[in-house]
Amino acid sequence: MARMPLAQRRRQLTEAAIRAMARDGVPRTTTRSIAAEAGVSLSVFHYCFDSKQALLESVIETITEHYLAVVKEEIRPRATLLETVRAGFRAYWDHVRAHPAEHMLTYELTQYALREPGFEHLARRQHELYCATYAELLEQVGAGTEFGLRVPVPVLARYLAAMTDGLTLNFLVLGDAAAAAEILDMVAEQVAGLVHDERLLPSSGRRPL
Amino acid sequence: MARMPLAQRRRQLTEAAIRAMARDGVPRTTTRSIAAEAGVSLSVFHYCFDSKQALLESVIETITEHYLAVVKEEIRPRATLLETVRAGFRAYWDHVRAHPAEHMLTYELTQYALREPGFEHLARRQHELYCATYAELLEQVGAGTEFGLRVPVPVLARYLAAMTDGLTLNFLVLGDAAAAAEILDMVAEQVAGLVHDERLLPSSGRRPL
DNA sequence: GTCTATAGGAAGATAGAC
DNA sequence: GTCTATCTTCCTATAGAC
Repeated sequence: MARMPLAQRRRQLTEAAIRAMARDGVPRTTTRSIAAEAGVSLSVFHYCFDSKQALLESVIETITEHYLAVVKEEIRPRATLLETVRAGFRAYWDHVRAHPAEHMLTYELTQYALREPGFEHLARRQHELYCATYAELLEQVGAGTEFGLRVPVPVLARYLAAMTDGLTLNFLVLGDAAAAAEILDMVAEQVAGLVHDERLLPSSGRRPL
Repeated sequence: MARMPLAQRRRQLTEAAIRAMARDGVPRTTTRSIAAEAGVSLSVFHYCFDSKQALLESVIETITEHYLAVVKEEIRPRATLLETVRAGFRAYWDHVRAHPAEHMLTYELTQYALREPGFEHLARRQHELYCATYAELLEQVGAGTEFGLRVPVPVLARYLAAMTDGLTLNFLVLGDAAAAAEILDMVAEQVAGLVHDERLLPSSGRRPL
């Protein structure tokens, strides 16, 4: 086999592991199957990673970064808050529909991390980053169209992170992406309704932005 | 060891399995550890269940039923819709705080079921029951204080199921039950705000019920 | 129904040649 | 750095006596 520097092999094995685990699930993915997916022998695996745990650490970090990069890239401020939130949800949801197995994998990895002694911090970091990303996006949106929120940004961010997470899992179990998208639209309206600016809240009550 | 009819032994093993899996996690729970937890030998296990899969089927069904029974029992209609929803969330959340390991286990079992060929229907059934239970509760609440909702009951029910699921997972990862409870209060207000009855929606916009 | 003992397989990790 | 071969451990499941 072609020789390769250590760092590159590690990346190759990490990505092969992500593919294998997304396809077969975490429990069924063995060091052997990962090595096979990467096209190398088992001992190359152990040359690059001291243990399966060490590889999984790399997998969790890589997939979390990758996931956040996708979300951040897709979201830009629009004309109104409602449109911005809606567009953000749509972009996220398109990604879920296009890559269900990858999202499934993130749940499996979260649980692996929570159960594996010494790995809890990875699961925490993963979810803290979700919250932080939503908070960042909320700030961004707020920066353009000065507005006040009825609830603190961190609270709303955590709500959005948890809600999308739950809805994604719900979809992975039940299917029916359209129904889930409908729910996201409903939530988008609710979130837009949290805006405090009285000029934008006519007494009719609804459809403020 | 004391002799015991088959059905009873099965229950005993199922409950021992739930304890062991809540404590150690699904992947680490072996037929041996389950038999030990139940205080019987390994071959008694295989006398009662053809395979580990067969036991897991029993576990999933049992824990789902148990979980729904708890939720249903705790929820009664109150004076206003807001209070009813809030009290329901509080009861649910108290259960999560008191039994985090059990809730964790439900997530693990969902994923096990999704990954195990032929077990997908168990995961689906689990989540369908969650939705159905919320729908039932919404109908109950609606029966007392005639009201109209801005969104169809099934949509709202699925939203609530997904949202509480996501928030629970979020709490299991990040901790800080108080922050999550705050979010639930916020959502309760939002849900109460979905009531259509104009008499209850003064032009001030908020705090309608 | 319950037991002890073991079959049979697959996993993670290592040894040592190249 | 990469290979083949192997060690060690632990699992599910079965056999057969009581």
